[in-house]
Amino acid sequence: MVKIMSDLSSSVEAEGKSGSMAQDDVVYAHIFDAILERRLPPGTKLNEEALGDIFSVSRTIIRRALLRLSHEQVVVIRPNRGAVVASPSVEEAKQVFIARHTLEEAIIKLAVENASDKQISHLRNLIVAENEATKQGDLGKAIRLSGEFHLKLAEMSGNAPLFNFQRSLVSLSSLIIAQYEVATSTHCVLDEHSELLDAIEEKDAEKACLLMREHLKHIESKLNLDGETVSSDLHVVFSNVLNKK
Amino acid sequence: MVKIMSDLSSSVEAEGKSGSMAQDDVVYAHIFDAILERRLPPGTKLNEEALGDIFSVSRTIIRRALLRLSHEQVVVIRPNRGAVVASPSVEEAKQVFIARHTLEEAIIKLAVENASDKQISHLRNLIVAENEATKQGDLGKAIRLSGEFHLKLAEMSGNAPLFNFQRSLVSLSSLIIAQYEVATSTHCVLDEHSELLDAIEEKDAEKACLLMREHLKHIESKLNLDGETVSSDLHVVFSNVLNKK
DNA sequence: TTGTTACACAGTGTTAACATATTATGAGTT
DNA sequence: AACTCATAATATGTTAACACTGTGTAACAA
Repeated sequence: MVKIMSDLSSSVEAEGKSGSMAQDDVVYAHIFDAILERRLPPGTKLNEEALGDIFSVSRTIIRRALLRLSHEQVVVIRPNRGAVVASPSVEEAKQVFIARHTLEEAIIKLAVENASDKQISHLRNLIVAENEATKQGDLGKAIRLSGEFHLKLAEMSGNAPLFNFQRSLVSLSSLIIAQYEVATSTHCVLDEHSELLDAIEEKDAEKACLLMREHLKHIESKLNLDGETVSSDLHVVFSNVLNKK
Repeated sequence: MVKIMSDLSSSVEAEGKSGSMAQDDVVYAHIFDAILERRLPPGTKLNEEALGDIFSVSRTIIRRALLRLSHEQVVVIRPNRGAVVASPSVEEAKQVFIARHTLEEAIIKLAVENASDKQISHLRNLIVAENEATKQGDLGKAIRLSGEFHLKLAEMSGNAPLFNFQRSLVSLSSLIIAQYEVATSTHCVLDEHSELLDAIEEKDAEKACLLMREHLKHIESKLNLDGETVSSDLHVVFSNVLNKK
């Protein structure tokens, strides 16, 4: 077996397991999760000093975390003007989903070959957790756990580069969903994850690929990426006002 | 048209064009190119202070550049022990090429749709330059230019995420070639690039994909990824010892 | 000679202060 | 009242000094 993946869970909950998590990683994980759970919505300014106070570290540490997030395109650093949570344009959103179609399919095929029973049962637990989060109305957590599902899928592929790319894409997808999702009927997605996992367990690559394609299309179909493309930040922010009249 | 790609040419030569290239990017590009051209072979220690002296900047700038390189997996940062040029294991090398097969195919399909005449002629120039570098025996430059060809291909796809992933993969491939290539008969590759570009210009996606698959297989076949590893990586060198028990 | 331990050196990790750029404020003018 | 320009406040960019960790060397003991 291979032990390639960097052992940094995207969830902060798993923090103290090895005990020796660097300040860097803690800060990174906290901000990352906050973004994925939409506690830090797209466009939010990320003040270095404020974050430093919150985590009781110097700006240097914050800067490193922000730099890393910017490499994953989750945060945008504008020279001399600080960092903000990325707010992908419609065009970027479409590109992300095109890239995901490519990656996820490759990942599925590898995962079918390499998936261990332990990994599969872990994914089942994730689905349950996601299900509960949705029931409790914690949409932010549900989105993050859904992303984690896809990320663990990539880990099952056993391919480190694909895993890294998937992390970036999943993060961006969460941002995109946060910005562009219209309906909030996310329940169907859960079953899709379940069926997908079944297909993988049965080692039916073709079926799993098909389900994944449909799953992605389904997610994309719930986004408002076609209509009025004039969505700078303000249009998104005040979409409720516009809808009222 | 879209203007998504960050306008940082991987080649340092194009430096002063916009005039406002940050210190960061200059240092990054220089180290990056040096690694791709094998002036900094895998395993080389990258001393922060020494690099700072060379580029006349403080360690902070160097650290940022190294951090960025480590995010692209081209450099490995070991806590408290500094940064070294990555030396991919055989297993990692294989994974990189699997990932490349996936990405390149997707890129080709998009490039066939989106390629402009200007971009194609630019790629023709790259091929010529690569040809000359090979003739002059500058193997390092040839490898870098070859990588640039594949990267420009990704740029033609018009898909920013795929472009970013490709950069990481191309860099890693250069390292892998530096470590594992046995024969030095790289001439054939040039024709392959040429034929590939022809197929794209003719908008023959199927043919282009086929050529790309063969091209990658060809590159991989010249690597010594199966048998006796003559690597400086101790884990690789002594893998037989571990397997014995 | 071999193995151990203590010490010195070198290099990385972190912090805090300073320099510079951007943004906000407010007075003065039209 | 609206606009412009100067100035203050805020935040980021950069540097240099200090703290800490890891490595190498040399003295000492077996």
